[in-house]
Order: sequence, then C-alpha cells, then structure tokens
Amino acid sequence: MHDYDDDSDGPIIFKRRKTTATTTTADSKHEYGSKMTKTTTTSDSSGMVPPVLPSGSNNKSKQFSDSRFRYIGEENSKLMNEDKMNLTSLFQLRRPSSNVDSKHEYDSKMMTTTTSDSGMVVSPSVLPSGSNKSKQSQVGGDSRFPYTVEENSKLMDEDKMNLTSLFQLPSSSDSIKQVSETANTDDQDDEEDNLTLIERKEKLEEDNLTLAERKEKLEAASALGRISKTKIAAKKVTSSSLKCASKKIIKSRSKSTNLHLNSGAGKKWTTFAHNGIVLPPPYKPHGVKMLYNGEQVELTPEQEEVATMFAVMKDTEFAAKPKFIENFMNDWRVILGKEHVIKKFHLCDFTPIYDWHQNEKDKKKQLSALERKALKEEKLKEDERYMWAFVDGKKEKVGNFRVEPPGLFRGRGEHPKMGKLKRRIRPDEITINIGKGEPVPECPIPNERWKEVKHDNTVTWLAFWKNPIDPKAFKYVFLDDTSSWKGQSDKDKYEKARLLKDYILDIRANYRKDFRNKDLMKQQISVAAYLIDMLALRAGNEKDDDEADTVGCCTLKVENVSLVPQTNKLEINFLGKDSIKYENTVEVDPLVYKAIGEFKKGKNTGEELFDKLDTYKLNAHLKELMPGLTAKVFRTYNASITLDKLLNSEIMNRNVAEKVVVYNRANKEVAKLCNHQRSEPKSHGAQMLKLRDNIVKLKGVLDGLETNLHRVRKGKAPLQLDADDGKPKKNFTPEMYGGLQRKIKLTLDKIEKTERDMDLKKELKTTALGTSKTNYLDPRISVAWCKRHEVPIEKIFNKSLLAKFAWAMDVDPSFRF
DNA sequence: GTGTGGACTTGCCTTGAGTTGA
DNA sequence: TCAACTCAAGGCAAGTCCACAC
Repeated sequence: MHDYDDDSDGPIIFKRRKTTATTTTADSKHEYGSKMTKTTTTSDSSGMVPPVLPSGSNNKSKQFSDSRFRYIGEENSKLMNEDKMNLTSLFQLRRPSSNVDSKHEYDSKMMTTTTSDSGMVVSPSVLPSGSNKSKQSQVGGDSRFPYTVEENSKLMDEDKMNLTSLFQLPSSSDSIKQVSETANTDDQDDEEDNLTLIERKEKLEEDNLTLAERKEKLEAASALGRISKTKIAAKKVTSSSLKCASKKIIKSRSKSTNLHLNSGAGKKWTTFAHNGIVLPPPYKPHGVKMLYNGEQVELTPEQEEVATMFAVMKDTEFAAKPKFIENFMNDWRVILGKEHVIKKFHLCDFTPIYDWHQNEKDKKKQLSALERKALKEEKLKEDERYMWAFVDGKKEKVGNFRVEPPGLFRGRGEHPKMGKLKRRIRPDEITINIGKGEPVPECPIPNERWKEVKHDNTVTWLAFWKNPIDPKAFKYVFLDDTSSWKGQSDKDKYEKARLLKDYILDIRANYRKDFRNKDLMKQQISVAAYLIDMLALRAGNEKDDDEADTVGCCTLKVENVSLVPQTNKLEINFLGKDSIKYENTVEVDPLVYKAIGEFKKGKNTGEELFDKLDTYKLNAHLKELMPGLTAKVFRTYNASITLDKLLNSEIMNRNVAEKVVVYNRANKEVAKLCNHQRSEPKSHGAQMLKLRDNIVKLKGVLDGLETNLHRVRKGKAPLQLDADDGKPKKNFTPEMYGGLQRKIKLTLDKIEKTERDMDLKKELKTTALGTSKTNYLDPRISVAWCKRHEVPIEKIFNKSLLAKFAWAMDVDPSFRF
C-alpha cells in the first residue's frame, strides 16, 4: 500500500528527519503494520516500501488482514489518481476552525507578549552557591510534606469523603501564628547564608515575578544601568558552583520535606485486582444500501461497517479532506476486494446510510425522560463491574475501561494517516496486568483469549494493546484521575515545579553565561532552555514522517524563527502539539538574538534550528542543574507561579462574582502563556448577540426606572405600569420610592453582570482555560486563594476537578506556590 | 551515543446531560 | 413541555520522558 503525494502520481517523498535509517519491525502477528514486515525510511527514501503480502492464514483476524493487500502498487495508485482528479469538484477544503480567524486574535496576543515577556533579559542578582529557600515558599510549609504512599492513600480516601467539611476557613489567628512561625524559621536560614538582606530580598522578588513584571524590572534595570553588572556577575557562576548549590538545596529539601523525587520508579503495588475491560459490541448490520454510480450496491457486513464509518462523518471537515478520503478508500478497497464494483470515491453516494444514521439519532432523542433514565441505569449497572479496581485493598476508580471501537482515524491537523481504518481490537491483542493470585478477568468473547496476563507491579496500567494506527505506540487502560496513584503523581509534579523555584535563579544565570559558549551544543542548549523558560514552550521530541508535521523547541525549523531587523525581537511561528498554531513576536536577550542568527546561517528551509540538540541532551543538562529537572517542569513552574502572582492582588472589597472574574482573568493569562487554544464555539456569535440584546433591553428598563424615580421624587405618579401587579400607580408612596431604588440597583447589577459575562466570553473565545487548570496550575494555589477570599471552591473547580484535587483541599490558606 | 519500546501526561473535541426560557 | 443552549465528562490523539539495548 502506498501513501501518495498530493500533487504527483508517485509515492510521497519523505522529508528527512533523522539521518540514520530507521527500521520498524512489529512483533504482533495481528498487526496491520506487521504485515509490512519492515518499513525502512532513509534519507534518500523515495517512499514506503510496499508491504510484503502475508502468507495464508486461517483465523478471522488474519483473513481480515490478508484481504487488505489485494490492491497494491500501481493498481491502487491508478485508482487514487482518478479519485483525486474528481475531488476538487466534490469538496471545498476548509481550514480547521481552530485556525480560522486566528489572525486577529494573534495580533492582540503578539502585542501583549511583546510588551510583557522580555523580562528575562534582566539578570537577577546572582547568588553564591547554596542559595536558600525563599521566604514565601515556606509559608504553609506543612502542606509540602508528602506522605508515604500508604499514608497518602489513607488521607486521600478521607479527603474524598470529607471534601466539603475539609474546605473550611481556619481562624485568622491560626494563619497569623503560622506566618509568624515561618518567619522565625527563615531567620535561622538567613544566618546560614552569606547574602545580604537586600540581596535576599531581590532574589525573592525576582523569583516570584510574572513575565510581565520581569519586563517592568528590565526597564527599570536598564534605566539604572544594572544589566551589565548582573551579566558580569552571571559569568562568575560556574558549573561546579551550581552543582554545589544543587546538592545543598536538595539535601536540605530532602531532609525537611521528605520529597519523593523518584516516586515514579519501582514497586507500585502489592495487591491489584480488577474485572478487566469492556470490548465494543459486535457490528450490527443495518442493511441500508448506499449508491454507486446511482445504483444500489450490495455490501457484506464488514464492508457496510466501514462504509457506515465514513457516512456518519459526512458532515465533518474530515470528509472533505483529500488525504482522509484517500486513506479511507485505500483501506476500504482492501475490504471490498479486487472484484467489487466500488472502485472510485467520486461515484460513491453514502447519503442513504447517512440518512439512516440521522434517523437513528432522532429516534434516540425522542426517548422519554423515563426511558432515558432506564437506559442510563442499565448501562451503569453493566459498567459498575468494570468501574473499580482494588489496589492494596483500596477501592479505586478505573479510567477508561472501554476498548476503543473501530472507526476512521481522526488525526489532528494534516495528519498523514487521517481516514485510515482503526480496526476492531481482538482479545488476543490485549495484555492484562493484574495481581498474582487474583482471578484473571474472563475473556468476554467465547473461544478467544487474552494475548497475555502479566503481574507487573512496577506499572499502573490494567491493560494495553498496540495502537492499530501506529504499531509503535500503545493504548492503555489506567486508573481514573481521582485515584491515589494519579493524585500522588500530580502532587509530586507540583512539588518538583516548586523545587525549581529554589533553583531558578542559578539556572537562569547558568544558561545566560552559555549564550556565547564556543561549544555549539552548549550554546544551543542555553538558548533552547531560555526559550522554554521564557515562552513556556514544549521540549519538542523528534517525530516520524508518518505523524503530523509539528514541532516543539528542540525541533524548531529555520523558518519557524525570524529575526526582526533593527530590534532584539524574534518572530516565532510554528505548529505545535495538536497542530495548534503558535505565533509570537517577543523581545529577547540581545545575545539570544545574535545566537539564533548564527544558528540560522547557512541553513535552508526545513533544517533544524537547533541541529546539535535533542530533548535527551537538553534534559540531561537540566538534570545536572536540578535533580529530576526536565523541560516540561518549566511549563508547570511558569504556569503556577504566574497564577500565584496574579492572584495576589488585593480584592477584598469585591463580591464573589467579581473575585471569580479576577481568577478567570489570571487563568486566562496562564492559558495564553501556554498557548492553550480552542476553536471558536459555533454559537459564539449568537451568544454575543443575545447578551448585547439583553444589555440594550436592560438599559431601556433602567431608563424607565430612573425617569419614574425622578417623577416620584417630584411628587408625580410613575409613568409606566408597575410590573409587580400590572396596575397603574396613581399615587406614589415612600415604599414605591424605595422599591424603585431597589429595582434600579438590581437592574444595574444585571447590566454589570451581563457586560462582565460578555467581556469574558469575548476574551475566552479561542482560549481554553480548562487545560491549564487540569494540568499546570497547582490546585493548592486556587484552594488557598479561595479560602483567603471566601470564594466557594465550587466556583473555580467543577466536580471532576474537586475529585481530582481532593489531596489539595486541606491546604493552609496562607499557601503560596 | 542513538534508537526504540514503554509508560505515562497533556490537550482538544465531541457527546450528551442538565439547564433555561418561551 | 420542548427546543435551544451550555458545559462537563469522556474519548482518544499527541505529546514527554525514561530505561534499555545495541
């Protein structure tokens, strides 16, 4: 089977990514990929090696795979070319909605970032080795002591049960006492350090600055001529002094916080029981005949199943993408067989199946509430058995225990495999992991068996199978986010990010001194670390050619970063994870600007900017600076510290709704920093119109009320009917006056709230807040803030997040990241 | 030093349940 | 009551990073 280039008859010429030839050998006899035996991609590859036809097989899955290779090479090529010629007229390509209209959004973003992100140019006061813990990091110090797995497990269980009762404000005297105790501890720490108080204060301040504040600092520092001084100081930081500092900090931290730096390794459980997983139900043929060249065609259930997969996607953007259609047709033809009448896509009419599907959906919608409830309960009853696992005797919720049903692969962006058949997973492809001696879940399909049953207590998965789309990858069944394992892992992640706070000054000094390093690899590491720290970029692992063409920091291409002439600004533009566009113009350290210019020299479009670098080398370097430090820790650190800082403004005189707006705005800043985008909701325009209408109506009401108030003040009867009883008011009374005032106040509040909702909706049109809240923001920051400002935590966290972050609910109100 | 398998985390989108308003 | 709207949960794609083999 071939993949085809859009514009040529021949196979795709693969772009060079890795200089060495890569050989993939799948080991499962059931894998579609394994039928290819070996796929070799070399720098001069002219395409994929055609698959080697499998030898005869006799089980069902094998027959399925065998039949897929009836069309090979030229035959397929010819058919696809014919299809392609007809595609243009059939479909109009649309851009993914996430990218549509993004220009306007990004313009405003660029402006914001340009003026806020360049604070990194300022070198903070450089500290001698063995820097101390920050004062703020000590506040609420108790919450930083992780428990043993057993203790934590018990505690988290209790947390979940007492979620509401735990969320209580302690008395202010408690907080004061704690702060005072913390201050005493810091005084002792001060004596151990060689820093002056001013230097310590500066460090603390720098440490906790948001990117915007760093920018302000830069400006102030430039004015005072401090930059050169601090840069000179930065040079004095040597690698060895850093290592000493690291050792000292980690030693003191380990002693005082019992931090589980390697809690991810080793034995994870002693006993582990569960009921396995749920396989999708077998396909039920509907018998609706699609049309080919205007005629009804006969399809076997297997053929009909795949036709239906496409038909139900008729309304989606995928169904209009040539690559999607090409891949779908390639895989469907294999199932149709060489002799089947269906050959060309443009002659296929899936409408009858689509209509049938819509009808089924409508039928489902028309069910009564009672019928729906009954169905839901029935489903819950069936699922209940699989929803729970027992880890060391503790009942834990299982995450997604369902094996993915067959379907067409919906890759994101311009994924080369979009539209490929994601075939049904059989039990003999699934490995189960369960405690030794526990009853092994029965295979749900008679006469079939699991591929393997393991008792591996160093991992946390319940089951896994190979990804049918990418045989090098796997699909896992894990415990739910609310489980102790996930909770502990989350806590460890945030503790590591908080630890970075103690190292960040030294690390920044370290990478700055390497901006001019003669060793090109070291220089590239320093510039990459700077960008990751400053812009919260992802690491950027190498990718294969059969994945979407996206990049991260280490894989940035020459064309992704441009130098804005006569400035120290970089224009950065690339497709990141999930093919989300990253666009930013940002001022950088002049040395970084210069270094990037050097890295680009002599390279062509498509070549890597950091050619001496990969994520392994970068992370290896980072680990020398702080134990366990990797590129992604910077993202967590910068997201959390930004939220912490932005929430630290005085908002005591505001009501709860206004405080929530303050929180959402802070959350939004983090989402922008991390480039968390979403496609514009389909109903956004309508929603905005509606809110605008409401405001106009409310303002009309307000005018009327104010007129009446004015009349009543002068002793005249109100003009309009009173909405309360519908009767005209002939005489005014003092109560009427008070009532009007109350209504005016209420209307003003409503207008204010609607305007606020509108502003927020507009601001968040294409910004996704949920991702940062779920993955990057230490929940203790939010919980403590809620406690300090008497905001119900339910206003900030939904039910899922409350359960996921149960471990953070008892944090002290004085907690700061 | 490099590639790869493996185990996890991160992140956007779709679905469908719940809510609102006519 | 029902249609329209809203938003959380779940699904699953796509990242990161580590260990290990060569």
